[in-house]
Amino acid sequence: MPRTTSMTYDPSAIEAKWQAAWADTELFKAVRDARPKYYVLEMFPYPSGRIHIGHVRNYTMGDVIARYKSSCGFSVLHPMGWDAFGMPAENAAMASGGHPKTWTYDNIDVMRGQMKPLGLSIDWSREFATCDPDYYGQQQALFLDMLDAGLVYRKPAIVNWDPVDMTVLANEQVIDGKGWRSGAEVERKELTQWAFAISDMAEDLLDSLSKLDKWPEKVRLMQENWIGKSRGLQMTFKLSAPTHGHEGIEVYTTRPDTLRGASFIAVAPEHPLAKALAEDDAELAAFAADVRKGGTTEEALEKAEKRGYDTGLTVENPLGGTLPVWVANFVLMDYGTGAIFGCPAHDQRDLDFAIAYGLPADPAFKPVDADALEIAGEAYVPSKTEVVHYHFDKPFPLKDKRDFATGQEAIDAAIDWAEAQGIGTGKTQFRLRDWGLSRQRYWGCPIPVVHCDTCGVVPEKKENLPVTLPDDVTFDVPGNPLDRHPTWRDVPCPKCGAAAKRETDTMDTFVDSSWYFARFTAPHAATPTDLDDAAYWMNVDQYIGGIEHAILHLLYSRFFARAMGKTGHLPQGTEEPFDALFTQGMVTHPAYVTKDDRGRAVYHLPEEVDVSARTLRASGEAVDILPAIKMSKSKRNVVDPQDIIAQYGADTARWFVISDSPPERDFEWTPEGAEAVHKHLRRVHRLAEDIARADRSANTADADLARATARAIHEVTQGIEGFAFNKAVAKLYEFSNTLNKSDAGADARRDAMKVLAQLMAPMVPHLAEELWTMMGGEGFVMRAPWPKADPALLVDDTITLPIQVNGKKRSEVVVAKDAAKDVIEALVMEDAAVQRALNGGAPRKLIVVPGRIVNVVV
RNA sequence: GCGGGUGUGGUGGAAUUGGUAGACACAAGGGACUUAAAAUCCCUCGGACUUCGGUCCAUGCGGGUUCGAGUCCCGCCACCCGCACCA
Repeated sequence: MPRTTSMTYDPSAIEAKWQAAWADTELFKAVRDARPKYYVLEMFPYPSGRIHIGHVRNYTMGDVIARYKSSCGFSVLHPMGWDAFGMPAENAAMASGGHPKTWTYDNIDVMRGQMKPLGLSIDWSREFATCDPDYYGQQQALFLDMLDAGLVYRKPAIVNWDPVDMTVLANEQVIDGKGWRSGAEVERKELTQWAFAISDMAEDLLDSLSKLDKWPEKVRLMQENWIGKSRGLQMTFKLSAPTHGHEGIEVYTTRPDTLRGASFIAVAPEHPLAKALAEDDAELAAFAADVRKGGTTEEALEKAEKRGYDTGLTVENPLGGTLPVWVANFVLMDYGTGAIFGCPAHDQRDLDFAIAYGLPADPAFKPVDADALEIAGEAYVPSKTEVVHYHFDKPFPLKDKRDFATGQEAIDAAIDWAEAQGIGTGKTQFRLRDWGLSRQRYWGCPIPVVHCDTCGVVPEKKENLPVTLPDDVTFDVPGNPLDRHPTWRDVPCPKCGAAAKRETDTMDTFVDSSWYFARFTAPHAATPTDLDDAAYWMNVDQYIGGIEHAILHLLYSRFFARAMGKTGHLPQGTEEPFDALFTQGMVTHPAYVTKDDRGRAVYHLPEEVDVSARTLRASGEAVDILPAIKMSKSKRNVVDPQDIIAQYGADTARWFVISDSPPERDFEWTPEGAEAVHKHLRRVHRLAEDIARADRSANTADADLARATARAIHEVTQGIEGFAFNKAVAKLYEFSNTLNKSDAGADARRDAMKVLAQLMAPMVPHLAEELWTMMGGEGFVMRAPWPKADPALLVDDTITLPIQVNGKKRSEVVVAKDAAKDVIEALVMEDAAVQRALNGGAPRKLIVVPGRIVNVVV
């Protein structure tokens, strides 16, 4: 390419130069000082192998905020770490015979090396990986304190069991109800597992959502529904004849107003009564075993065909008569009492069941305007706020002897009635279950307890932490290597010294990510946190991550912040650790797939595919191209940022990923977009060169440029503050176009370019430093105080009001900013388009909204 | 199945509390410069009709409220995210 100017935009030189300068001055080291602090955090990455554009977008957003806040005078903490435990490392070990530890740390090295050229303002001195013994040892200390505080306990839990490999499977490893390796039909199996008592805090976790006013409404709503508080009725149905030590069946219902329509009782297969009956009923035992087939996800359970087994037992209905007792696969032991009464008329699941087994469907209420309610294939389920007709063929105890009520009023009335009759009590119930944390896997944080035949479960002594993972393990057979590692597993009891066994389960990786934000405030402390550091840096002022974490990760972190407060690891006021939350959209890209000889999908990296020929480059095999979906390692539809940086530089990648789509929405990577961004940055660089060379004696001030500058400052600042980076970028395009066309004097254009450099600095920091220096700016642009817009320049003296006729724009009128209504009216009536529309008549109505619009109704 | 979200030109998107639909870009087409290409610069760019003044249609679909609806309400459709052992 011929050089048309003496200097050209050379990102590789510029970026290396400024990154070195930043590093030399430790510009991003977070320090406690007199400034107000600002803690910005992006959800830390899993070290899957290489960074992809999704990472670039996520960390660029955080970096924009971090650099902006720094320019605004805050002491900024912007750390980075690695969520490093998890299944993929073990899968890689199984596939290629390596070690999860080697695989993980190698990946971290690669990804750190890919991340640093992005020029993120990260304090790398705080970096850690959750698989560092230093980190997970502190996590074990936390666990012991939580155990001591009664926040962790053991309970039975249901897992996916592969009967061929004899191993527990993750939900992800269950495909269409079958184990991913063995292909065997998965069963649900009960194991004793460790659990965090998160449901004890359900009420607080729910109530405190209202304080999170800088969280997206949708996330709060999702958490609210997940916690699922409901007030219902708990009541006991007396068995017609007591059996197996059971006098009755306790049920819980959120719709006691439907009791009149009850036509059966159903209990979960794991219900104590069902288990007792199954002991001497082979047919029931076979049924229970059969419905155990399949995975544990709520989705699988909900979608499964409704199946039941008639026990032949009956219970007394307090409203008269009896109800049959069934064992049903759609009743969950985890929720309520593990037993329900079925009301087919007003619950679709109950109706499906009733139709399958010939049970009646009698309505408890009907629509206000209906004579009767006929139930065919669809249950009648109005919302609880809708008024319906309760008191029709049979009495219903509504207040004031009314006939009509909303569902909620009727529920309350039914609970009052049941309590008065002594047949049940009102009870608040949460959908939220305790958090089972045990995993039967190697690559996780060991649970620091020992099982002793005489002492029971004994916590490891704190001075023995960390309980480190052994390195000498193999993955050639299914199951947990810790389980078959005698020298690691067999230890003396910490209490009595007798031969005992370590807990071989490790912790859910969600535990690792539930407190890392607190560890970042003192990453080298000898205790999980340092209270002084935590008091200074907490809370996270701005947390940024994917919407896919809207429920579990965020809820678990909120729980951990409370638990750490209770165990003295966090100061007061950190119960809600994330002041503001932003959920960014995903980066999407087409996916490329072929089928293996068993018909299963095999995904391929974009660089392995000849897209135009739709074939694999290596083999020529035909490839299916799926439309753009979330970039993910499993789908291999990832773009390598390294290639982009090599071609265009980091600033181009950074600018592009936040430029077009709103940050909360998905973003599709396209090669053209990157090219166009690069051209623009080159244009700005060239413009700066022109200005730097311009004759400084020709020095005319320019009011238009000053106004444009003020508006740019105002709107870019608003865009960054409001997480509308795409709008801030659009404004920067506009401002640089204006500056490019401006014929103002050199000093005026130089001042404007300095402001442009400052406004661009959060997005394209390297180029901004370069522009700043070219314009004679002193020090780092990032250290220059954020520019302020002169308010006087933001308001215009005159405004253009659109004139509508019958709601459609027909003309416009220029008026003084504060013109009186009657002045505007007079001008409007003179307008040619208005006169044409009126055709000599008078308007039916004239609407003048000052400062906005005029509408003439004819 | 349940919970949450999204839908605007060929494309990504913009549009304070209901007030000019399409800012800013991408792609495309035309032109300038050049021996040529690249680069750069300029112009056009939702659709239909037009007497070139404009007129009508148009924000997933169908209704409604309003002087005025992309925005509010009701009913659909399509796609996406989550569903507790993927991270």
